[in-house]
Amino acid sequence: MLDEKRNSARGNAPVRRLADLDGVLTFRLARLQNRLNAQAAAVLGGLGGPSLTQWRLLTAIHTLGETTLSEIVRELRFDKGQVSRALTAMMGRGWVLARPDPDDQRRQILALTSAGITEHTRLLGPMRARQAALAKSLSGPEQAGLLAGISAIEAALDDP
Amino acid sequence: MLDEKRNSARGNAPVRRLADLDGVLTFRLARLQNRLNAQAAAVLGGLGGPSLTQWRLLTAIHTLGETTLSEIVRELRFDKGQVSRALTAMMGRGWVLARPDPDDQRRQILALTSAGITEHTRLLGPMRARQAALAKSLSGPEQAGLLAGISAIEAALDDP
DNA sequence: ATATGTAAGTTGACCTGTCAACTATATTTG
DNA sequence: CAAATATAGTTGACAGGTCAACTTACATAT
Repeated sequence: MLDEKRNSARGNAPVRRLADLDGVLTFRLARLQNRLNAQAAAVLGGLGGPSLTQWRLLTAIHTLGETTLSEIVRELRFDKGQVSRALTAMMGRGWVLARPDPDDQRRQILALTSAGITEHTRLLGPMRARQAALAKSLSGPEQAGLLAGISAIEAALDDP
Repeated sequence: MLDEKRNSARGNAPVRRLADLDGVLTFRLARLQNRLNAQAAAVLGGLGGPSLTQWRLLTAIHTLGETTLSEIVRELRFDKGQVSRALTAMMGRGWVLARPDPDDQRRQILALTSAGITEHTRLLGPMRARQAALAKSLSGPEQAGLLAGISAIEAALDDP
């Protein structure tokens, strides 16, 4: 199709396809990530829900129970400015409540409100369905291998 | 450390750690991706080089030989506005040359200039070294499993 | 031949993420 | 305890990514 035209136009130079790039792990990851994010954002958008970042924060707070901004930053490796602003927005929506930590006045302890929990629950089904659809395309060993590989790389990043 | 304080402050509620989130594939991928991008950008920055996006475009054009904007968009899943602007910048730096496609006047055929190739070559060593350091932390089967997993997910994204 | 539809690329408006500076509070050390 | 150092969180400035509209050119079907 396109390639024929291109090749003929330039005298049949050998076309090195992106298969070469495919060997390069970080490229593959970047492309995959772009696609997954776009898909997730589309699902959330279709539900009239929050941004992907807000969804992740909703999930993080839900998972961690009570937490603080900097714990989220450490665990998720998000930028603290970004998290600060996103949390402000989420408090504006009534999803998150911050109360001062009596033991450390720099801290605010974050928790989901019941509205936040409701919203999280509402979105969880479709998001899980999406995840399950992806997971289904992998065999058990493939899934395990993928997660193991991710863990190994992250461990390598922790060293130096 | 932190957790003790937090727990005692709120009455030893069980702390569900992010280990729970770790099961969620897309979270793991997102976090990994964040860290890898930050590392790559740091390496490029240290070399006085281009942005990560420009580096990827440099590599893509180098790999594809001659190509077009929309082919890059299709293969890499970048936004075409983003690519258009990045290419303008790279032409300004003299790394990329665009010439009209005689067969299709909408198209511009992109190629690296010799300065572009030089720049790509200069950065390739350190970037490969980084990649090799990461790859070294994985066994052969782990690497293969990781790439297979990525491919399987991308295949699943192609279906629906 | 012309109308209709689709692809390539550019641009502007907007949104999100990133970096650095800053305030306020804790912690550590001499 | 005072001084120095480190951490929590906010903010402003900016770079970068995203979305949609638009122009031009090609393709297809009457």
